[in-house]
Amino acid sequence: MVSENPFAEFRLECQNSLEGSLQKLFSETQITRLSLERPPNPEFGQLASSLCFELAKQLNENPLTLAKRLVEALNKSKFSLIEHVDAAGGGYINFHVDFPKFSSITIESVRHLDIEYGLVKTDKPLKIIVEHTSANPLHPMHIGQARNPMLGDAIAQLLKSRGHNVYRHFYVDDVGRQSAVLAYGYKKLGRPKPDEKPDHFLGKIYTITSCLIEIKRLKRELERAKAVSATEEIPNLNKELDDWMSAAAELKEKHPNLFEELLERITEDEDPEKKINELNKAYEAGHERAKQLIRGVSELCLQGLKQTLNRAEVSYDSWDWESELAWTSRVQTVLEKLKKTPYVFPLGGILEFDAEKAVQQFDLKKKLGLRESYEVPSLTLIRADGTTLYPTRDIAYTLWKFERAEKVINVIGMEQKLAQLHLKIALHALGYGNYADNLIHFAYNLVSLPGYTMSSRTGRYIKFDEVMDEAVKRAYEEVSKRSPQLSEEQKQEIANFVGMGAVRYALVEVDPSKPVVFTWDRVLNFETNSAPYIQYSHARACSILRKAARKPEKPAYNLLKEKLEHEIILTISSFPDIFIEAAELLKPNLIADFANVLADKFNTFYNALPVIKAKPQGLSDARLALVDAVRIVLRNTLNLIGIVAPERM
RNA sequence: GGGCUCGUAGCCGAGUCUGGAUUAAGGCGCUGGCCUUCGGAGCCGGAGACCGGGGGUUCAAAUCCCCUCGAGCCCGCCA
Repeated sequence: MVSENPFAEFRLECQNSLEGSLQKLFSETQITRLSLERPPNPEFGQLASSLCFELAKQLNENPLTLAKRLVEALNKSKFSLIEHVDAAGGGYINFHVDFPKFSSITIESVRHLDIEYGLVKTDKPLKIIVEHTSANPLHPMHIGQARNPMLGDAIAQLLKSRGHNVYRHFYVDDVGRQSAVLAYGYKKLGRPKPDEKPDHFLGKIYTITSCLIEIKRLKRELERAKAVSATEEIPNLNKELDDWMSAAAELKEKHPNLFEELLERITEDEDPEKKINELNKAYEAGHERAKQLIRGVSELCLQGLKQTLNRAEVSYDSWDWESELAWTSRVQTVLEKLKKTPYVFPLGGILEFDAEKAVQQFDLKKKLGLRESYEVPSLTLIRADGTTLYPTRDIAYTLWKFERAEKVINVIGMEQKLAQLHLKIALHALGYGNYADNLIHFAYNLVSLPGYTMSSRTGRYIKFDEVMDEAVKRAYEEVSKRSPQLSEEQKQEIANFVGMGAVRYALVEVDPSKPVVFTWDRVLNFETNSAPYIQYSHARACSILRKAARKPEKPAYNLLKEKLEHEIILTISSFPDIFIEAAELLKPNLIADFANVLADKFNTFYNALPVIKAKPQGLSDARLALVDAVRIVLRNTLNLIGIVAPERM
């Protein structure tokens, strides 16, 4: 017998028999949901029900007595996977699995389904767009941003394995002031050819340019504030200026030549701000010269980003250029439609969207999880110079996405929560409430450096490339130490997947809602609870199978009597459940955690019990099959989170 | 000022959505063993938390509700 979800079979059987018993004795009571939990201790069986506590209250009786009566009334003739049931604790009903049978079904199922084991398909496959990464093509990706592709890729993989049609989209955000800033600085330098990885090269230009311009702007505003004696503004402006000044000092120190050159060239301009705005406007309007410049710079930077992502083995099905959205008048069309709604109004030359009004009109407060007292801020759609803003374009982009998918998942940091809220409200206002319902903001918390938040604008960040380099370097040192006999090529290969695996695991393992402080030893951990540990366990399993050099012909599963063996069997039998939960709730960290638990149990088993030399042969075969099953499950979990499952390392 | 998120041992962190069994995982670090026969990137053991604080709901609360403190983020004609 092969089951795609062995543990669910057991649970179902427990559920049905408990229900039967309940019907027989207390058909009149109203227990709506008889939940079964995993008891804290194997002595209490593999599933337990606490319904007698609730029942006891209703009937005003002792829970334990009720439990005993219910156990008594179970239809034992129908037991297949249940070995026995008892009442224990203060009134728990404990179900014990029939291990010989259950072991056999579990192990055989895993080995039979192999690469598909655990990946239970949904009965409602959807077309889903997962938009992730979408890093601005302005600078290299930093380690804070890297959490995004790691999570996004894992989510896409989970949903795909769940049977959905998944499309991974990268939104290239090349429209807007920031792109114009970079292009401006780049042009000022005479459009130089990069002498290093292009995103690294352009990142410096962007940071310095934007820093210089920001300082110039703030100085001017400060003067203006002083002139009109707007005293309350001055301290804030001063503080902001100080921040930028110290950022400038850091940049000057790090890149003295480039800094000086840009300073000189930018000072030439009377009003750089104005030039940047003009450039931005021209680009959005699709003027040829602006296109050549900005699109050129964006593409150059994107080349670098693609190299980084390739190396991390993250890939995409579509690269969506924001500029093309603007040029094909999609943005204009959406704007026209928005203007016709009662929520959009002009305000001193700009166009404003009254989100609060729309929320009230559609009665969305509760639906969107907002407090009644919370007033949604309004949103500016168009600047005074007629150019659009990012959220405006995002509305058009979202509509574009829903032409291609039924569900859209945006993997974006939680700091963009308000922006994503605005987006949803705008969809409602446009009459696309159903889109809003199928738009999911997968929010994750920030990655910071000890003491401060990473910022690409000020140049204070650690590059993702650096982290990968360092991880692979460290892995190489480890391999050389542990396996000096390997060839150079082999060492390199191992160092690569170990280092990359460690980085990926470190970023996927943590609950996305929790903030992460980046430290090197978080990523360079090669011990328990790391990708290398799991990879090693997988390699170990492979090694045993290799050494055995035989197929488990006659496994005697009834001989698997050790507690350790039972634990492993239970663990692998619950992988399908874990997978379903991870895919439905979008929690890739559950997979990482599960993989670590399994690896842990397997290593304990490995140390305690012989496999190949076990006697009799039937036991040896059964253990061999178990090892094979562990190997398969470990490999499947690693695949899900994008980590190589090596046969040797 | 308003809103969102996080707060579990020296450090990192699972569990919180879906409340359950006086043993609240696991890792690092500290510490005592195994010095390896299927690979030690390993295994076994010890010390260390009552879950930010305070109330409440419940037979049962780290988990739900209220209040409060601390940290981060957002509230821009930036993206």
